[in-house]
Amino acid sequence: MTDGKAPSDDTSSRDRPRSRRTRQRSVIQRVLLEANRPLGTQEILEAAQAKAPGLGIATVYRTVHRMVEEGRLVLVEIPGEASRYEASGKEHHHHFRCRECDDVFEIQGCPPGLGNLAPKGFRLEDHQVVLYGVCPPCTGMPG
Amino acid sequence: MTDGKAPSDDTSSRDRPRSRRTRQRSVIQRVLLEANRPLGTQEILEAAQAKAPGLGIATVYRTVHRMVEEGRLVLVEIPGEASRYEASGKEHHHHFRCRECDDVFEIQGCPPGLGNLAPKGFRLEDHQVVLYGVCPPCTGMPG
DNA sequence: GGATTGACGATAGACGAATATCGTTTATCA
DNA sequence: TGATAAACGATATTCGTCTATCGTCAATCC
Repeated sequence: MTDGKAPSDDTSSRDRPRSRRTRQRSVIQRVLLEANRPLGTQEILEAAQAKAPGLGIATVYRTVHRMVEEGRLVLVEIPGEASRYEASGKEHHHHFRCRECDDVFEIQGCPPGLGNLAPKGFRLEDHQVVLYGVCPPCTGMPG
Repeated sequence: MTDGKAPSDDTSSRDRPRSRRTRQRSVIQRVLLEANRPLGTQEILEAAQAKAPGLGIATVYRTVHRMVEEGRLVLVEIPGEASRYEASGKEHHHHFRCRECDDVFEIQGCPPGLGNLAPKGFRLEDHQVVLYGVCPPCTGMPG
């Protein structure tokens, strides 16, 4: 055990070395925090490379993991697909997946009556709703 | 439209060689059709091996695929987990995943108002609800 | 500016799920 | 019962996601 440095009662930074502010990291963070929908690692990579050429996939994973640990990012999983990530701190919401472009969008609100779905005896702790269909751009509709 | 052999407008059996009734296949089918919840390939394997020792995982995959193609089985995907399969033909329902035993259960019913969740412009075609919590046995409650 | 060392990019490796291969077994039917 | 080929079990291979490694680069601090 190392004493003489932070007692680490803060879960989000237990004994981690001081983090540095690098171009790559800020770009990735910006991409994620400014996106209004969950992004996959490949999407993040491509978006970030636009502003930080040469940026590698390993850095995407490193940064994303760090942000999740820090509580700034939330893992979003759609059945049968790879992990996506979205900014945390948003209101409770669900997701819509477009079958044309495969993008995932936030859907505000939550169907009422979910709490009554589980039969007696089941302890309901959480839930997830995924809507499937076609997003506005892909239907040819504006915005 | 019944001539010598099917002209194969039937998607579920295009030119497939005559299928044989084997012990392994019947056991796997029974396991799946009698289960009242979606099973993963490993679960299927273990359950089937009880009645057909030596049965291999390849046969599980083969049989499951065949049944899906035949329309007798439906793929059930829980975010972040491997595929499960359940008997088809059931009423519209959703699923509950127990965080203790990791089993997935059928939940009858569907939250109302789901159709209104998607904002204007989104064409809603389908949806999926997954409940998370603890199942009756795992809470210590009787069935 | 120079030392320290966290972060980087490239890429090999791990991992679990699923598929393909292949020699053997066995259901089916004449 | 014997011929045929569907189906089998074992296992190698593929596949996509994600992680580990390592030499180099550069953020940070004095």
